[in-house]
Amino acid sequence: MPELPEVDSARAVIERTVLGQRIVAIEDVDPYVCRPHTAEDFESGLVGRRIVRVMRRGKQLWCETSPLRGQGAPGPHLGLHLGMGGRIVVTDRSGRVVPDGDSTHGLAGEHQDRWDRCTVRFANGMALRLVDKRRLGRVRLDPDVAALGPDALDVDLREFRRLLSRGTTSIKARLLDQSVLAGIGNLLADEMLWQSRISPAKRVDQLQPTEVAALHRAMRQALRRSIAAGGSHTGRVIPARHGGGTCPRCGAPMRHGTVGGRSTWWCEREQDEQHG
DNA sequence: ACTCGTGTTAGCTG
DNA sequence: TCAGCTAACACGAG
Repeated sequence: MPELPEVDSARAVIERTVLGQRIVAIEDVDPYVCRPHTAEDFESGLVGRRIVRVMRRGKQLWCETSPLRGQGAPGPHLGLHLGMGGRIVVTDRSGRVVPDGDSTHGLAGEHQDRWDRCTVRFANGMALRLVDKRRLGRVRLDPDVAALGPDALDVDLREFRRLLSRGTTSIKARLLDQSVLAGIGNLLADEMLWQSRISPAKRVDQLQPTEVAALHRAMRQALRRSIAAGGSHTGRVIPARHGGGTCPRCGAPMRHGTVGGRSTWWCEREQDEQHG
């Protein structure tokens, strides 16, 4: 599920529930998800500190922590990455899930802790959990945020042009390159390319200026809409991403293939591949 | 039994 | 060195 919109909503939940709370324990440390850190690393680095800020850049989320007892240097950043299927769940002191506003999977009831890969407990009894069946999510101290490109929501047309100006790779591969542009995932990329009627396989050096402008507009709109609607899966073309699917605009068959190493769907009529 | 996947990255090639 | 591509990662869902 997680692309920029899902991560943004996770950020909001953390901010609303445990901002300012003191960390009292770290539990359920899955060694694969949390590598290279150990439970002791988290314990000594975080316990006793408060969450003072919750930040996001692209799909990377992190919590900034206070000095100990208000004295000395700030603590490490607690980096959270949802991977392919992870989610953030906050539970209250009685173990019930705190609703996150728009999620349909956040069953407001007992929390099933079978898939918890890292749990942060707070003085007020709340717990922040990274829940991830697949274990492709990551929890790490002081994540290297500088390796990411600018957040997709912050990129204006001028910068967007610049990000697409180098190289010869396909536009879809470029949109998915987090070191260039942070936050666009597989579904958002298909959605914005469909909205702007551009072939996912078209090389970045073959894009016309008008196409780049249309794509930038589509990106901003797709991000805004999916954040408001509650996730990347709410895009208009997403329901057509299956065998036999047809374009929601023109009714032509949707085509499927691998572009930029990812499963890709596009309208065979409107997203023509004349210039590949 | 077998294939696929809303992400990242180590490793290879030109 | 860099741009670009592929395989691998883990494991549930269909």
